[in-house]
This record gives sequence, structure tokens and C-alpha cells, in this order.
Amino acid sequence: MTRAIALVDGNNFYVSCQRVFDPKLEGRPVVVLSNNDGCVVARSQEARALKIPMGAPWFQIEGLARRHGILALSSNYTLYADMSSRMMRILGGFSPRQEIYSIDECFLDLTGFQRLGLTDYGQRMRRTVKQQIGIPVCVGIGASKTLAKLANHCAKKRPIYEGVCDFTAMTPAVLAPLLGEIAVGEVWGIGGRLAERLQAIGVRTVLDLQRCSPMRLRAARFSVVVERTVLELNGASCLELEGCAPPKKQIMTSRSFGAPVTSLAELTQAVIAYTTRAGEKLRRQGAVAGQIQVSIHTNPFQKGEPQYSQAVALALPSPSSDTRVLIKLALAGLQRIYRPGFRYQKAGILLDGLQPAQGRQRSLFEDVQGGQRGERLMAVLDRVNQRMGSGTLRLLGEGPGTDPPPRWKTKAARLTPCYTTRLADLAVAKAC
DNA sequence: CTATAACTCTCAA
DNA sequence: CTAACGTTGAGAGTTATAG
Repeated sequence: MTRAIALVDGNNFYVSCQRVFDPKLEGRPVVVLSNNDGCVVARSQEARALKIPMGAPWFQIEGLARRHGILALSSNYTLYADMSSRMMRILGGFSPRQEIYSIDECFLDLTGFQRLGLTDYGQRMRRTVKQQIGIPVCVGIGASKTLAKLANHCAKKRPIYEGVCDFTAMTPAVLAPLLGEIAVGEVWGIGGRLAERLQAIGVRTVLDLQRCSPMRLRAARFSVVVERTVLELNGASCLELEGCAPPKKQIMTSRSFGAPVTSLAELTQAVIAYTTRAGEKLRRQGAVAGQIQVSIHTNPFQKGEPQYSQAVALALPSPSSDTRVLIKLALAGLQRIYRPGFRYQKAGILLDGLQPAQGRQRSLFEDVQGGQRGERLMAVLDRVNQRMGSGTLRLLGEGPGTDPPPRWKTKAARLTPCYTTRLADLAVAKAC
């Protein structure tokens, strides 16, 4: 039985989430901005038609946007995450095997479903998700993940497919010319650099890449990753569906500041806040960290200004997920790398050397009892914040939450209510 | 010399 | 009024370091 894998992907996912709760956005050009209201990360069809590029810095296109009546919103990840989990639950019902690949897309194993008519099945998915969640999606189907991705691209870009494109139903005589029209850079795993290098050896379209011999790729010093991609393009499924997410190997919390920061005191507060977030993620995964890295950066786009970017990694005395332990090291690291006289724009915390908290090897001189007291304390902290809202209970060093917000806090001037997760926000929504 | 850690590059959403 | 450009994670391959 040949494999059939579907890739279901939300259309303009962030914009679509916003539209579910604000019908006024329908039919209008809308963009969603990245953290700190910095860059465009999602665009409605109307905004794309106006040539708003992906990743455009908002301040550069603000004038143009105003002239065209483009609506810009801060990103509301709480809303998107909740909409995503609802959508994924619905889609999971269409196959016994689902891999949630990102916030807006998942793979579904449809092997053995062929007799149902996969295109019809895909259309049923689209109708169901639109009706029950309100999000438009497209479906691509192929014999491998890479082909499913590519089919999804066709489903999105080519109206004739009406949102569902099934490569497995096409004969080679139909498929080959289609692949011949698609640029090689559209293939999953072929980014800007590889596309450029492939061009250089005469591989311009997906069809060129599909027909490329391993010999030729090796001669041109391409990696095993590219070789695997070519196999996948030829229908040999090399990448398995990952049913459950494997535990992370590192955890990163970094953010740009709402305004430039110069003092060590402000940086300290930000680092404490970010370390706290990182610790929460770490414990949610049931892991402990062996190493923590702190980094601070000035704004590389301010060409005239003196630049400074530094990081330091410190090993924990023994692996831990205790926020207090993490903060102590983070601040020691910050002291080491901080230099006065710069306008800092960003700080970050990286937790590394992760391992499961349960059943780990203890060091001979470890304070096991103290560690267990810390674990219980963190568990209480997490439970309170889970029930009462994040930030309800926090360490003093993190500083005041919002009134007034410290200068370093991320900007989100165009934030919409958390319609699906905060009762208090529903009153706001109604008032609007 | 070998094993591991650290670092760089690339890609993805 | 002015200035204002994201975050997180992975894997492969290379280089540095320790033993």
C-alpha cells in the first residue's frame, strides 16, 4: 500500500483567528505584527495584493498602510494557541495518526483511506474546520511529508484545486509538468542559501531537483539533508510522522525591549523575568537544566550607534529547575557581560543540557533535601499561577507587573482581547 | 589521538 | 513629538579542548 500523507495548513492563520472574532476585518487588508509590534508576520489576501512584504518593519510601511486603510494588529499568541488546539483536535479526528507540526499545520496519515477518495476527504476536513472553528485551511496530499507540503503549496496558490491538492491521484504525466513550474526554493528544507547553490548547478525547478542524481549532489558537496529531500520528492518516505513531541533539548526565552535600556538595574529586571518564564517552560516539560546562558544585545539596525553583543554560559552546580537557582546564575552571568554606555535592545536566556527531572543521576554531594523543598515550592508557584493567571505569584526581583509597565516591557499597542481564554476580556470585547 | 563540547550555518514556523 | 526591524527550536558539520 502506497503511503498517503496529508498536510493541513491554516490560511493566513493569525489573521484568520482575528477575523473569527471581529467580522469587520473580513474583506479588508489586515496584517498581524510580530512581538514588540516590530514586523509583519501575517497578511490577509488583501494585504498581500497591496504588496506588503512578509517581514516588513511596521514603521517603514506605516504610511503606505494608512493610505490603503490596512489594519495592523499586535499578535495575540494566547488567542492563536487556543484556536490552534481546537483546530488540531478536530483534524485529529480525521486520522488515527497526527503530527502537530506548528501552530497552524499538522500532518495526517491517510494511508489506507484511498478508497474514500482523498480529495473528497480533504474537502470534508476543510468544511468541518471552517464550520466548527471558523478557520479556512488548505490540504495537500502526497506519498511523503515533503510531497504533502508541496501539494499544500499548490492547493494554496492555485485556485483550480479549490483548497485540496492530491498528488497521489495524479499520473506522472500530469505531475511532472506541474513540478516543472515550481521554483526549487518552494521545497520544504530548501531555503534561500540552498536554492542559490542549486541554481548555480542548473537545478531551478522542483522537477530538476526530483531528477537530480545523488552523484551530482555529492559532487557539488550538498548535505545528506538535501539527499533525503530528493528521495522524499520521489515518493520514498524518509521522514516519519512524530506522534508526540519529543522533549526539547534547549529552552530559549528572549525578547526585544519596548524601549532601549541602559542601566544594569533594568537589565536585571528583564533577565529575572525571562529566567522565570524559562523556568516555567522547563518544569512544564518535567525537565531540569544543566546549563544556563545569558545574552544581551544592542540594536544592530542602529548603524550609527556603538554595538555590543555578548553571551556567557554557566553550568549549574547540579541540574535544577528551581527558578531561584536559575536566577542566581543568570544574574552572575549578566554581571560578567554587562558594559555601561550602550543602549541595549534585547536580552535572552537559554537553558541547555536538559534531562528528565525523574530518575536522573544525582551527584554525590548534592543537597537532595534542599532540592526537593525547592521542587515543592516551584510546584506551588506553578499551580497558583496556573489557576489564578500567570504572574499572580512571582519573585520580587521581577518588579511590578504592569502599573506602570517598566520601559523594557514588550510593546503591544494593538492587542485584541483574549476572546477564548479570559472572561474579563469578554466585557472589553462587548464594549467595543 | 579520540571523544566531547562549543560554535557556526542553515532552515522552519 | 520622536523613534521605531521577531522568537524559538532543530540538525549537520566544523573547530576547539580535554584527557
